[in-house]
Amino acid sequence: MNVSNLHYVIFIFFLILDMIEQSGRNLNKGISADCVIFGFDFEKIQVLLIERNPVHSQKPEYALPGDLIYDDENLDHAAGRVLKELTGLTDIFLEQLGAFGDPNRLDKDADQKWLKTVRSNPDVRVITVAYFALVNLRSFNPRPSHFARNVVWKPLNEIRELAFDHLEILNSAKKRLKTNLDLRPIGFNLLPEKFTLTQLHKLYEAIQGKEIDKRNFRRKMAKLKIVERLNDKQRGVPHKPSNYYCFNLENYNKLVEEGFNNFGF
Amino acid sequence: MNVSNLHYVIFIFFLILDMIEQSGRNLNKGISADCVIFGFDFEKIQVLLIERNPVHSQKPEYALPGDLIYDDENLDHAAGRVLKELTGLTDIFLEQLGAFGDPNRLDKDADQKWLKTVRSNPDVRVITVAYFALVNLRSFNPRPSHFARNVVWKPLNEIRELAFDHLEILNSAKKRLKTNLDLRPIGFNLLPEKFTLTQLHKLYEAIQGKEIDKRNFRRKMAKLKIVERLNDKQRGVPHKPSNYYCFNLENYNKLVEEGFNNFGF
DNA sequence: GCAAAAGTGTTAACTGTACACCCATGA
DNA sequence: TCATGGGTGTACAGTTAACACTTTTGC
Repeated sequence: MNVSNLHYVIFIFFLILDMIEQSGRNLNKGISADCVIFGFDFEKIQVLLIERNPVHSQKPEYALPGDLIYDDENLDHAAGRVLKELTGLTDIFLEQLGAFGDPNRLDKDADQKWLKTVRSNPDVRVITVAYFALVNLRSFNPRPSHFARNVVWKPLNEIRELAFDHLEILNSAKKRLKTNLDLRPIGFNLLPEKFTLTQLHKLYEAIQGKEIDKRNFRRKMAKLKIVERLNDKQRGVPHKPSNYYCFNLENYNKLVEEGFNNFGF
Repeated sequence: MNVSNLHYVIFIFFLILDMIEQSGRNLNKGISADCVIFGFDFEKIQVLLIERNPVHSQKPEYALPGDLIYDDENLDHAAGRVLKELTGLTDIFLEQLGAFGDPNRLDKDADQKWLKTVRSNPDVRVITVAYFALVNLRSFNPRPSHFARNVVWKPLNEIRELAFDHLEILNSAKKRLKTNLDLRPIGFNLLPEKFTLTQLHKLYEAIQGKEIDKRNFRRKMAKLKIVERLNDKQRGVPHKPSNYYCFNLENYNKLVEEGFNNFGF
Protein backbone atom coordinates (compact mmCIF):
# COMPACT_ATOMS: atom_id res chain seq x y z
CA MET A 1 0.00 0.00 0.00
CA ASN A 2 1.54 3.36 -0.99
CA VAL A 3 1.26 6.68 0.79
CA SER A 4 -1.57 7.95 -1.42
CA ASN A 5 -3.66 4.83 -0.71
CA LEU A 6 -3.02 5.24 2.99
CA HIS A 7 -4.31 8.81 2.91
CA TYR A 8 -7.43 7.58 1.20
CA VAL A 9 -8.04 4.87 3.78
CA ILE A 10 -7.56 7.32 6.64
CA PHE A 11 -9.93 9.77 4.99
CA ILE A 12 -12.66 7.11 4.67
CA PHE A 13 -12.01 5.98 8.22
CA PHE A 14 -12.70 9.45 9.61
CA LEU A 15 -15.70 9.86 7.32
CA ILE A 16 -17.19 6.72 8.87
CA LEU A 17 -16.40 7.98 12.37
CA ASP A 18 -18.23 11.22 11.53
CA MET A 19 -21.21 9.30 10.20
CA ILE A 20 -21.43 7.26 13.39
CA GLU A 21 -21.12 10.39 15.50
CA GLN A 22 -23.87 12.14 13.57
CA SER A 23 -26.34 9.31 13.12
CA GLY A 24 -29.52 9.73 15.06
CA ARG A 25 -29.03 13.49 15.43
CA ASN A 26 -31.51 16.08 14.29
CA LEU A 27 -30.61 19.12 12.28
CA ASN A 28 -31.87 22.43 13.60
CA LYS A 29 -33.49 23.83 10.45
CA GLY A 30 -33.45 27.43 11.63
CA ILE A 31 -29.78 27.97 12.48
CA SER A 32 -26.59 27.63 10.51
CA ALA A 33 -22.92 28.33 11.17
CA ASP A 34 -20.88 30.02 8.42
CA CYS A 35 -17.12 30.40 8.47
CA VAL A 36 -14.91 33.11 7.08
CA ILE A 37 -11.62 31.25 6.78
CA PHE A 38 -8.62 33.50 6.22
CA GLY A 39 -5.27 32.32 4.92
CA PHE A 40 -2.07 34.09 3.91
CA ASP A 41 0.13 33.13 0.97
CA PHE A 42 2.94 35.52 2.03
CA GLU A 43 1.54 38.08 -0.40
CA LYS A 44 -2.17 38.51 0.07
CA ILE A 45 -4.92 37.55 2.48
CA GLN A 46 -7.01 34.76 0.96
CA VAL A 47 -10.48 33.49 1.83
CA LEU A 48 -11.67 29.93 1.51
CA LEU A 49 -14.93 29.82 -0.45
CA ILE A 50 -17.16 27.12 -1.79
CA GLU A 51 -18.13 27.16 -5.42
CA ARG A 52 -21.80 26.76 -6.07
CA ASN A 53 -22.90 25.24 -9.33
CA PRO A 54 -24.64 28.02 -11.20
CA VAL A 55 -28.25 27.03 -11.77
CA HIS A 56 -28.88 29.13 -14.86
CA SER A 57 -26.04 31.57 -15.37
CA GLN A 58 -22.66 30.48 -16.60
CA LYS A 59 -20.41 32.37 -14.25
CA PRO A 60 -19.52 30.54 -11.05
CA GLU A 61 -21.02 31.72 -7.78
CA TYR A 62 -19.27 31.64 -4.45
CA ALA A 63 -20.38 31.38 -0.85
CA LEU A 64 -18.88 31.08 2.58
CA PRO A 65 -18.69 27.50 3.78
CA GLY A 66 -21.41 26.75 6.29
CA ASP A 67 -23.93 24.21 7.41
CA LEU A 68 -27.06 23.85 9.50
CA ILE A 69 -26.27 22.99 13.09
CA TYR A 70 -27.45 19.88 14.93
CA ASP A 71 -30.02 20.41 17.61
CA ASP A 72 -27.78 19.12 20.38
CA GLU A 73 -24.64 20.83 19.15
CA ASN A 74 -23.23 24.06 20.45
CA LEU A 75 -22.45 26.86 18.02
CA ASP A 76 -18.66 26.77 18.33
CA HIS A 77 -18.71 23.06 17.72
CA ALA A 78 -20.79 23.43 14.56
CA ALA A 79 -18.32 25.97 13.18
CA GLY A 80 -15.43 23.70 14.09
CA ARG A 81 -17.14 20.88 12.24
CA VAL A 82 -17.47 22.94 9.05
CA LEU A 83 -13.81 23.89 9.33
CA LYS A 84 -12.76 20.29 9.90
CA GLU A 85 -14.75 18.96 6.98
CA LEU A 86 -13.13 21.42 4.58
CA THR A 87 -9.62 21.46 5.89
CA GLY A 88 -9.15 18.40 8.05
CA LEU A 89 -7.82 20.77 10.69
CA THR A 90 -8.81 21.01 14.32
CA ASP A 91 -7.34 23.23 17.04
CA ILE A 92 -7.55 26.24 14.80
CA PHE A 93 -8.09 29.87 15.73
CA LEU A 94 -11.86 30.23 15.51
CA GLU A 95 -14.00 32.98 17.03
CA GLN A 96 -17.57 34.04 16.68
CA LEU A 97 -18.34 37.18 14.68
CA GLY A 98 -22.02 37.43 15.47
CA ALA A 99 -25.45 36.45 14.25
CA PHE A 100 -26.83 37.53 10.91
CA GLY A 101 -30.53 37.13 10.58
CA ASP A 102 -32.37 39.47 8.25
CA PRO A 103 -35.67 37.76 7.47
CA ASN A 104 -34.95 38.17 3.76
CA ARG A 105 -31.30 37.18 3.73
CA LEU A 106 -32.03 34.08 1.64
CA ASP A 107 -34.49 35.72 -0.73
CA LYS A 108 -32.26 36.66 -3.67
CA ASP A 109 -33.43 34.83 -6.77
CA ALA A 110 -30.25 32.88 -7.45
CA ASP A 111 -29.99 31.91 -3.80
CA GLN A 112 -33.52 30.52 -3.71
CA LYS A 113 -32.91 28.41 -6.82
CA TRP A 114 -29.77 27.01 -5.30
CA LEU A 115 -31.35 26.32 -1.90
CA LYS A 116 -34.11 24.32 -3.57
CA THR A 117 -31.49 21.91 -4.84
CA VAL A 118 -29.85 21.29 -1.46
CA ARG A 119 -32.31 21.83 1.38
CA SER A 120 -35.51 20.07 2.30
CA ASN A 121 -37.14 23.30 3.59
CA PRO A 122 -35.78 26.13 1.41
CA ASP A 123 -38.41 28.59 2.62
CA VAL A 124 -37.83 28.43 6.33
CA ARG A 125 -36.09 31.40 7.91
CA VAL A 126 -32.47 30.66 8.74
CA ILE A 127 -30.34 32.72 11.06
CA THR A 128 -26.65 32.20 10.68
CA VAL A 129 -23.98 32.52 13.28
CA ALA A 130 -20.80 33.64 11.56
CA TYR A 131 -17.28 32.69 12.61
CA PHE A 132 -13.89 33.75 11.52
CA ALA A 133 -10.97 31.38 11.39
CA LEU A 134 -7.27 31.94 10.78
CA VAL A 135 -5.26 29.15 9.24
CA ASN A 136 -1.90 28.56 7.73
CA LEU A 137 -2.58 28.17 4.02
CA ARG A 138 0.22 25.68 3.51
CA SER A 139 -0.81 23.26 6.22
CA PHE A 140 -3.52 21.53 4.21
CA ASN A 141 -5.28 21.15 0.89
CA PRO A 142 -8.92 22.20 0.86
CA ARG A 143 -11.16 19.21 0.29
CA PRO A 144 -14.75 18.78 -0.80
CA SER A 145 -17.39 18.08 1.83
CA HIS A 146 -21.05 17.20 1.93
CA PHE A 147 -21.97 20.88 1.51
CA ALA A 148 -19.29 21.79 -1.05
CA ARG A 149 -18.10 20.05 -4.16
CA ASN A 150 -15.45 22.62 -5.01
CA VAL A 151 -13.45 24.60 -2.52
CA VAL A 152 -11.19 27.46 -3.59
CA TRP A 153 -8.99 30.17 -2.16
CA LYS A 154 -9.87 33.70 -3.36
CA PRO A 155 -7.89 36.87 -2.65
CA LEU A 156 -9.80 38.91 -0.08
CA ASN A 157 -9.47 42.15 -2.00
CA GLU A 158 -10.89 40.72 -5.20
CA ILE A 159 -14.15 39.43 -3.76
CA ARG A 160 -16.98 41.64 -4.99
CA GLU A 161 -19.95 39.35 -4.72
CA LEU A 162 -21.08 36.42 -2.65
CA ALA A 163 -24.26 34.43 -2.12
CA PHE A 164 -26.88 35.45 0.48
CA ASP A 165 -25.62 38.08 2.92
CA HIS A 166 -22.14 36.59 2.86
CA LEU A 167 -20.48 39.74 1.57
CA GLU A 168 -21.76 41.58 4.63
CA ILE A 169 -20.40 38.81 6.84
CA LEU A 170 -17.06 38.93 5.05
CA ASN A 171 -16.81 42.69 5.53
CA SER A 172 -17.53 42.28 9.18
CA ALA A 173 -14.78 39.63 9.44
CA LYS A 174 -12.33 41.87 7.56
CA LYS A 175 -12.94 44.71 9.98
CA ARG A 176 -12.61 42.42 12.97
CA LEU A 177 -9.32 41.02 11.70
CA LYS A 178 -7.93 44.51 11.22
CA THR A 179 -8.95 45.97 14.57
CA ASN A 180 -7.95 42.83 16.45
CA LEU A 181 -4.46 42.92 15.02
CA ASP A 182 -3.76 46.06 17.07
CA LEU A 183 -4.97 44.44 20.27
CA ARG A 184 -3.38 41.02 20.23
CA PRO A 185 -0.90 39.06 18.12
CA ILE A 186 -3.61 37.31 16.18
CA GLY A 187 -1.61 37.29 12.94
CA PHE A 188 0.67 34.45 13.95
CA ASN A 189 -2.20 32.06 13.33
CA LEU A 190 -1.87 32.81 9.62
CA LEU A 191 1.80 31.82 9.49
CA PRO A 192 3.60 28.51 9.84
CA GLU A 193 5.35 27.80 13.13
CA LYS A 194 8.60 29.23 11.87
CA PHE A 195 8.58 32.29 9.67
CA THR A 196 10.77 35.17 8.64
CA LEU A 197 10.32 38.73 9.84
CA THR A 198 9.68 39.79 6.26
CA GLN A 199 6.75 37.38 6.07
CA LEU A 200 5.37 38.74 9.32
CA HIS A 201 5.91 42.27 8.08
CA LYS A 202 4.06 41.59 4.83
CA LEU A 203 1.23 40.01 6.79
CA TYR A 204 0.76 43.17 8.84
CA GLU A 205 0.86 45.31 5.71
CA ALA A 206 -1.69 43.07 3.98
CA ILE A 207 -4.15 43.23 6.87
CA GLN A 208 -3.70 46.91 7.65
CA GLY A 209 -3.72 47.82 3.97
CA LYS A 210 -0.84 50.25 4.38
CA GLU A 211 2.94 50.37 4.26
CA ILE A 212 4.83 49.97 7.50
CA ASP A 213 8.46 51.04 7.78
CA LYS A 214 10.64 47.95 7.88
CA ARG A 215 13.04 49.18 10.55
CA ASN A 216 10.29 50.46 12.83
CA PHE A 217 8.38 47.22 12.46
CA ARG A 218 11.37 45.11 13.37
CA ARG A 219 12.35 47.34 16.26
CA LYS A 220 8.91 47.09 17.81
CA MET A 221 8.81 43.30 17.40
CA ALA A 222 12.23 43.08 19.01
CA LYS A 223 11.20 45.31 21.90
CA LEU A 224 8.00 43.33 22.60
CA LYS A 225 9.97 40.08 22.62
CA ILE A 226 6.98 38.16 21.29
CA VAL A 227 9.10 36.65 18.52
CA GLU A 228 12.10 34.49 19.18
CA ARG A 229 15.04 34.12 16.84
CA LEU A 230 15.71 30.53 15.78
CA ASN A 231 19.05 29.08 14.83
CA ASP A 232 17.83 28.44 11.33
CA LYS A 233 17.76 30.38 8.10
CA GLN A 234 16.35 30.16 4.59
CA ARG A 235 18.32 27.98 2.18
CA GLY A 236 18.68 28.21 -1.58
CA VAL A 237 17.41 31.76 -1.96
CA PRO A 238 19.32 34.01 -4.40
CA HIS A 239 19.93 36.70 -1.79
CA LYS A 240 20.94 37.00 1.84
CA PRO A 241 18.97 34.25 3.61
CA SER A 242 16.42 35.39 6.12
CA ASN A 243 16.48 34.17 9.69
CA TYR A 244 13.56 32.14 10.98
CA TYR A 245 11.62 33.17 14.04
CA CYS A 246 8.80 31.68 16.08
CA PHE A 247 6.10 33.20 18.22
CA ASN A 248 6.84 33.32 21.95
CA LEU A 249 3.60 32.73 23.83
CA GLU A 250 5.07 33.08 27.32
CA ASN A 251 6.45 36.52 26.65
CA TYR A 252 3.13 37.52 25.13
CA ASN A 253 1.29 36.35 28.26
CA LYS A 254 3.71 38.34 30.41
CA LEU A 255 2.94 41.48 28.42
CA VAL A 256 -0.79 40.94 28.81
CA GLU A 257 -0.40 40.51 32.58
CA GLU A 258 1.42 43.83 32.72
CA GLY A 259 -1.60 45.37 31.04
CA PHE A 260 0.14 46.01 27.74
CA ASN A 261 -2.23 46.06 24.82
CA ASN A 262 -0.79 48.03 21.93
CA PHE A 263 0.33 45.61 19.24
CA GLY A 264 -0.50 47.97 16.40
CA PHE A 265 1.56 50.07 13.98
CA MET B 1 -56.69 65.90 33.61
CA ASN B 2 -53.40 66.14 35.55
CA VAL B 3 -49.92 65.24 34.35
CA SER B 4 -49.94 61.80 35.95
CA ASN B 5 -53.21 60.86 34.21
CA LEU B 6 -51.84 62.09 30.90
CA HIS B 7 -48.78 59.86 31.23
CA TYR B 8 -51.06 56.93 31.87
CA VAL B 9 -53.21 57.64 28.81
CA ILE B 10 -50.12 57.98 26.61
CA PHE B 11 -48.74 54.72 27.97
CA ILE B 12 -51.96 52.84 27.14
CA PHE B 13 -52.06 54.48 23.72
CA PHE B 14 -48.64 53.14 22.80
CA LEU B 15 -49.49 49.75 24.27
CA ILE B 16 -52.45 49.54 21.88
CA LEU B 17 -50.29 50.67 18.96
CA ASP B 18 -47.84 47.86 19.78
CA MET B 19 -50.65 45.32 19.97
CA ILE B 20 -51.93 46.34 16.55
CA GLU B 21 -48.40 46.20 15.10
CA GLN B 22 -47.82 42.72 16.52
CA SER B 23 -51.17 41.09 15.86
CA GLY B 24 -51.07 38.35 13.28
CA ARG B 25 -47.33 37.81 13.64
CA ASN B 26 -45.71 34.54 14.57
CA LEU B 27 -43.09 34.19 17.24
CA ASN B 28 -39.94 32.31 16.28
CA LYS B 29 -39.75 29.82 19.15
CA GLY B 30 -36.07 29.07 18.66
CA ILE B 31 -34.50 32.54 18.82
CA SER B 32 -34.54 35.30 21.39
CA ALA B 33 -32.88 38.67 21.77
CA ASP B 34 -31.46 39.64 25.16
CA CYS B 35 -30.22 43.10 26.07
CA VAL B 36 -27.48 44.20 28.41
CA ILE B 37 -28.55 47.76 29.15
CA PHE B 38 -25.88 49.86 30.81
CA GLY B 39 -26.52 53.11 32.61
CA PHE B 40 -24.35 55.48 34.67
CA ASP B 41 -25.45 57.29 37.84
CA PHE B 42 -22.30 59.48 37.92
CA GLU B 43 -20.77 57.02 40.38
CA LYS B 44 -21.09 53.45 39.10
CA ILE B 45 -22.07 51.57 35.99
CA GLN B 46 -25.54 50.09 36.43
CA VAL B 47 -27.33 47.31 34.55
CA LEU B 48 -31.06 47.11 33.94
CA LEU B 49 -32.37 43.71 35.02
CA ILE B 50 -35.74 42.11 35.29
CA GLU B 51 -36.76 40.52 38.53
CA ARG B 52 -38.16 37.05 38.21
CA ASN B 53 -40.61 35.84 40.82
CA PRO B 54 -38.80 33.07 42.68
CA VAL B 55 -40.72 29.85 42.18
CA HIS B 56 -39.60 28.08 45.34
CA SER B 57 -36.78 29.98 46.95
CA GLN B 58 -37.31 33.27 48.73
CA LYS B 59 -34.44 35.31 47.35
CA PRO B 60 -35.21 37.24 44.19
CA GLU B 61 -33.68 36.09 40.92
CA TYR B 62 -32.57 38.38 38.14
CA ALA B 63 -32.23 38.06 34.38
CA LEU B 64 -31.35 40.19 31.40
CA PRO B 65 -34.43 41.56 29.66
CA GLY B 66 -35.16 39.66 26.49
CA ASP B 67 -37.88 38.18 24.36
CA LEU B 68 -38.46 35.72 21.57
CA ILE B 69 -38.24 37.34 18.16
CA TYR B 70 -41.01 37.43 15.58
CA ASP B 71 -40.49 35.34 12.52
CA ASP B 72 -40.56 38.30 10.15
CA GLU B 73 -38.49 40.57 12.38
CA ASN B 74 -34.82 41.24 12.05
CA LEU B 75 -32.56 40.77 15.05
CA ASP B 76 -31.70 44.42 15.65
CA HIS B 77 -35.36 45.30 15.55
CA ALA B 78 -36.22 42.65 18.13
CA ALA B 79 -33.57 44.02 20.49
CA GLY B 80 -34.85 47.56 19.89
CA ARG B 81 -38.34 46.38 20.75
CA VAL B 82 -37.21 44.92 24.09
CA LEU B 83 -35.43 48.17 24.87
CA LYS B 84 -38.44 50.25 23.94
CA GLU B 85 -40.84 48.19 26.02
CA LEU B 86 -38.71 48.62 29.14
CA THR B 87 -37.55 52.17 28.73
CA GLY B 88 -39.83 53.83 26.22
CA LEU B 89 -36.66 54.93 24.44
CA THR B 90 -35.83 54.58 20.78
CA ASP B 91 -32.74 55.86 18.93
CA ILE B 92 -30.48 54.43 21.57
CA PHE B 93 -26.95 53.10 21.19
CA LEU B 94 -27.53 49.39 20.57
CA GLU B 95 -25.07 46.90 19.11
CA GLN B 96 -24.97 43.17 18.79
CA LEU B 97 -22.65 41.23 21.07
CA GLY B 98 -23.08 37.83 19.50
CA ALA B 99 -25.09 34.63 19.68
CA PHE B 100 -25.16 32.42 22.74
CA GLY B 101 -26.46 28.97 22.12
CA ASP B 102 -25.23 26.17 24.31
CA PRO B 103 -27.79 23.39 23.99
CA ASN B 104 -28.11 23.26 27.79
CA ARG B 105 -28.21 26.98 28.49
CA LEU B 106 -31.80 26.75 29.75
CA ASP B 107 -31.37 23.56 31.72
CA LYS B 108 -30.65 24.86 35.22
CA ASP B 109 -33.38 23.72 37.58
CA ALA B 110 -34.63 27.12 38.65
CA ASP B 111 -34.64 28.30 35.02
CA GLN B 112 -36.76 25.38 33.87
CA LYS B 113 -39.32 25.96 36.60
CA TRP B 114 -39.58 29.58 35.64
CA LEU B 115 -39.80 28.89 31.91
CA LYS B 116 -42.71 26.54 32.48
CA THR B 117 -44.68 29.43 33.90
CA VAL B 118 -44.08 31.78 30.94
CA ARG B 119 -43.48 29.83 27.72
CA SER B 120 -45.66 27.46 25.80
CA ASN B 121 -42.68 25.27 24.76
CA PRO B 122 -40.21 25.39 27.65
CA ASP B 123 -38.20 22.44 26.32
CA VAL B 124 -37.35 23.71 22.88
CA ARG B 125 -33.79 24.82 22.31
CA VAL B 126 -33.46 28.59 22.24
CA ILE B 127 -30.49 30.44 20.91
CA THR B 128 -30.21 34.00 22.05
CA VAL B 129 -28.67 36.92 20.25
CA ALA B 130 -27.29 39.31 22.83
CA TYR B 131 -27.11 43.08 22.49
CA PHE B 132 -25.59 45.79 24.54
CA ALA B 133 -27.20 49.18 24.92
CA LEU B 134 -25.97 52.40 26.48
CA VAL B 135 -28.51 54.79 27.92
CA ASN B 136 -28.65 57.84 30.08
CA LEU B 137 -30.05 56.62 33.37
CA ARG B 138 -31.90 59.84 34.08
CA SER B 139 -33.77 60.06 30.81
CA PHE B 140 -36.51 57.59 31.78
CA ASN B 141 -38.02 55.44 34.47
CA PRO B 142 -37.88 51.70 33.82
CA ARG B 143 -41.35 50.32 33.30
CA PRO B 144 -42.84 46.84 33.41
CA SER B 145 -43.49 45.03 30.15
CA HIS B 146 -45.13 41.82 29.05
CA PHE B 147 -41.97 39.87 29.89
CA ALA B 148 -41.09 41.68 33.13
CA ARG B 149 -43.18 42.72 36.07
CA ASN B 150 -40.33 44.35 37.95
CA VAL B 151 -37.42 46.16 36.42
CA VAL B 152 -34.47 47.31 38.48
CA TRP B 153 -31.04 48.90 38.12
CA LYS B 154 -28.22 46.87 39.68
CA PRO B 155 -24.59 48.01 40.06
CA LEU B 156 -22.50 46.12 37.50
CA ASN B 157 -19.81 45.19 39.99
CA GLU B 158 -22.23 43.65 42.45
CA ILE B 159 -23.87 41.20 40.08
CA ARG B 160 -22.71 37.69 40.98
CA GLU B 161 -25.51 35.56 39.63
CA LEU B 162 -28.07 35.69 36.83
CA ALA B 163 -30.55 33.33 35.21
CA PHE B 164 -29.59 31.05 32.30
CA ASP B 165 -26.23 31.95 30.75
CA HIS B 166 -26.84 35.64 31.36
CA LEU B 167 -23.79 36.10 33.55
CA GLU B 168 -21.64 34.94 30.65
CA ILE B 169 -23.41 37.40 28.37
CA LEU B 170 -22.96 40.19 30.89
CA ASN B 171 -19.23 39.49 31.18
CA SER B 172 -18.93 39.59 27.43
CA ALA B 173 -20.73 42.95 27.37
CA LYS B 174 -18.50 44.31 30.14
CA LYS B 175 -15.38 43.39 28.20
CA ARG B 176 -16.77 44.88 25.03
CA LEU B 177 -17.63 48.15 26.76
CA LYS B 178 -14.13 48.42 28.19
CA THR B 179 -12.20 47.67 25.00
CA ASN B 180 -14.50 49.83 22.87
CA LEU B 181 -13.96 52.85 25.09
CA ASP B 182 -10.35 53.02 23.85
CA LEU B 183 -11.42 52.92 20.22
CA ARG B 184 -14.31 55.35 20.03
CA PRO B 185 -16.07 57.84 22.28
CA ILE B 186 -18.80 55.40 23.17
CA GLY B 187 -19.10 56.70 26.73
CA PHE B 188 -21.06 59.82 25.81
CA ASN B 189 -24.11 57.64 25.28
CA LEU B 190 -24.18 57.06 29.02
CA LEU B 191 -24.33 60.76 29.86
CA PRO B 192 -26.96 63.44 29.36
CA GLU B 193 -26.47 65.92 26.51
CA LYS B 194 -24.68 68.34 28.75
CA PHE B 195 -22.31 67.07 31.39
CA THR B 196 -19.33 68.17 33.44
CA LEU B 197 -15.78 67.02 32.81
CA THR B 198 -15.75 65.46 36.25
CA GLN B 199 -18.74 63.31 35.32
CA LEU B 200 -17.01 62.23 32.12
CA HIS B 201 -13.84 61.56 34.06
CA LYS B 202 -15.66 59.39 36.60
CA LEU B 203 -17.33 57.52 33.77
CA TYR B 204 -13.97 56.60 32.27
CA GLU B 205 -12.66 55.53 35.65
CA ALA B 206 -15.76 53.41 36.32
CA ILE B 207 -15.48 51.59 32.99
CA GLN B 208 -11.71 51.16 33.01
CA GLY B 209 -11.73 50.21 36.67
CA LYS B 210 -8.68 52.35 37.42
CA GLU B 211 -7.73 55.87 38.43
CA ILE B 212 -6.92 58.36 35.71
CA ASP B 213 -5.03 61.55 36.50
CA LYS B 214 -7.45 64.47 36.38
CA ARG B 215 -5.11 66.89 34.64
CA ASN B 216 -3.97 64.39 32.03
CA PHE B 217 -7.56 63.38 31.35
CA ARG B 218 -8.68 66.95 30.82
CA ARG B 219 -5.71 67.82 28.70
CA LYS B 220 -6.34 64.90 26.35
CA MET B 221 -10.04 65.75 26.03
CA ALA B 222 -9.11 69.35 25.27
CA LYS B 223 -6.57 68.29 22.66
CA LEU B 224 -8.98 65.94 20.89
CA LYS B 225 -11.61 68.66 20.74
CA ILE B 226 -14.42 66.13 20.97
CA VAL B 227 -16.01 68.02 23.84
CA GLU B 228 -17.23 71.58 23.54
CA ARG B 229 -17.47 74.03 26.42
CA LEU B 230 -20.95 75.42 26.97
CA ASN B 231 -21.79 78.80 28.42
CA ASP B 232 -23.48 77.17 31.38
CA LYS B 233 -22.40 75.97 34.79
CA GLN B 234 -23.73 74.06 37.75
CA ARG B 235 -25.89 76.06 40.15
CA GLY B 236 -26.48 75.64 43.86
CA VAL B 237 -23.50 73.42 44.54
CA PRO B 238 -21.52 74.14 47.72
CA HIS B 239 -18.23 74.46 45.89
CA LYS B 240 -16.86 75.96 42.72
CA PRO B 241 -19.47 75.20 40.05
CA SER B 242 -18.39 72.99 37.22
CA ASN B 243 -18.73 74.05 33.61
CA TYR B 244 -21.02 72.07 31.32
CA TYR B 245 -19.77 70.53 28.10
CA CYS B 246 -21.36 68.65 25.23
CA PHE B 247 -20.01 66.06 22.81
CA ASN B 248 -18.87 67.41 19.43
CA LEU B 249 -19.73 64.86 16.76
CA GLU B 250 -18.24 66.77 13.83
CA ASN B 251 -14.83 67.02 15.42
CA TYR B 252 -14.99 63.35 16.26
CA ASN B 253 -15.78 62.50 12.63
CA LYS B 254 -12.85 64.64 11.52
CA LEU B 255 -10.51 62.71 13.79
CA VAL B 256 -11.76 59.39 12.42
CA GLU B 257 -11.20 60.57 8.86
CA GLU B 258 -7.62 61.40 9.75
CA GLY B 259 -7.24 57.81 10.91
CA PHE B 260 -7.01 58.70 14.58
CA ASN B 261 -8.19 55.90 16.84
CA ASN B 262 -6.66 56.24 20.29
CA PHE B 263 -9.33 57.44 22.67
CA GLY B 264 -7.95 55.49 25.61
CA PHE B 265 -6.07 56.43 28.77
C1' DG C 1 -13.50 81.40 57.09
C1' DC C 2 -14.14 76.73 56.12
C1' DA C 3 -15.34 72.65 53.50
C1' DA C 4 -15.69 70.80 49.01
C1' DA C 5 -14.85 70.04 44.42
C1' DA C 6 -13.11 72.76 40.05
C1' DG C 7 -9.55 73.97 37.49
C1' DT C 8 -4.73 74.61 35.93
C1' DG C 9 1.42 73.84 34.05
C1' DT C 10 5.83 71.85 33.94
C1' DT C 11 9.11 68.37 33.45
C1' DA C 12 11.13 63.91 32.28
C1' DA C 13 10.66 59.47 30.11
C1' DC C 14 9.07 57.08 26.49
C1' DT C 15 7.16 56.02 21.94
C1' DG C 16 6.47 56.74 17.15
C1' DT C 17 8.27 58.16 12.77
C1' DA C 18 11.18 59.39 9.08
C1' DC C 19 15.02 58.22 6.59
C1' DA C 20 19.65 55.41 3.58
C1' DC C 21 23.12 52.27 3.36
C1' DC C 22 25.84 47.77 3.74
C1' DC C 23 25.40 42.51 3.73
C1' DA C 24 24.96 37.61 2.29
C1' DT C 25 23.66 34.67 -1.14
C1' DG C 26 22.82 32.22 -5.94
C1' DA C 27 23.30 32.65 -10.59
C1' DT D 1 30.03 40.88 -10.37
C1' DC D 2 25.38 41.59 -10.35
C1' DA D 3 20.69 41.23 -8.82
C1' DT D 4 17.89 40.42 -4.94
C1' DG D 5 15.97 40.93 -0.70
C1' DG D 6 17.96 40.89 4.49
C1' DG D 7 19.28 43.54 8.02
C1' DT D 8 20.65 47.71 10.81
C1' DG D 9 20.96 53.19 13.77
C1' DT D 10 20.01 57.88 14.65
C1' DA D 11 17.60 62.11 15.52
C1' DC D 12 13.39 64.71 16.08
C1' DA D 13 8.55 65.16 17.33
C1' DG D 14 4.79 63.86 19.82
C1' DT D 15 2.66 61.54 23.62
C1' DT D 16 2.25 59.85 28.15
C1' DA D 17 2.85 60.10 33.16
C1' DA D 18 3.87 62.03 37.45
C1' DC D 19 3.11 65.61 40.49
C1' DA D 20 0.50 70.23 44.07
C1' DC D 21 -1.58 74.36 44.49
C1' DT D 22 -5.18 78.15 43.65
C1' DT D 23 -10.15 79.22 42.73
C1' DT D 24 -15.08 79.54 43.41
C1' DT D 25 -19.01 78.61 45.64
C1' DG D 26 -22.63 77.64 49.78
C1' DC D 27 -23.02 77.47 54.42
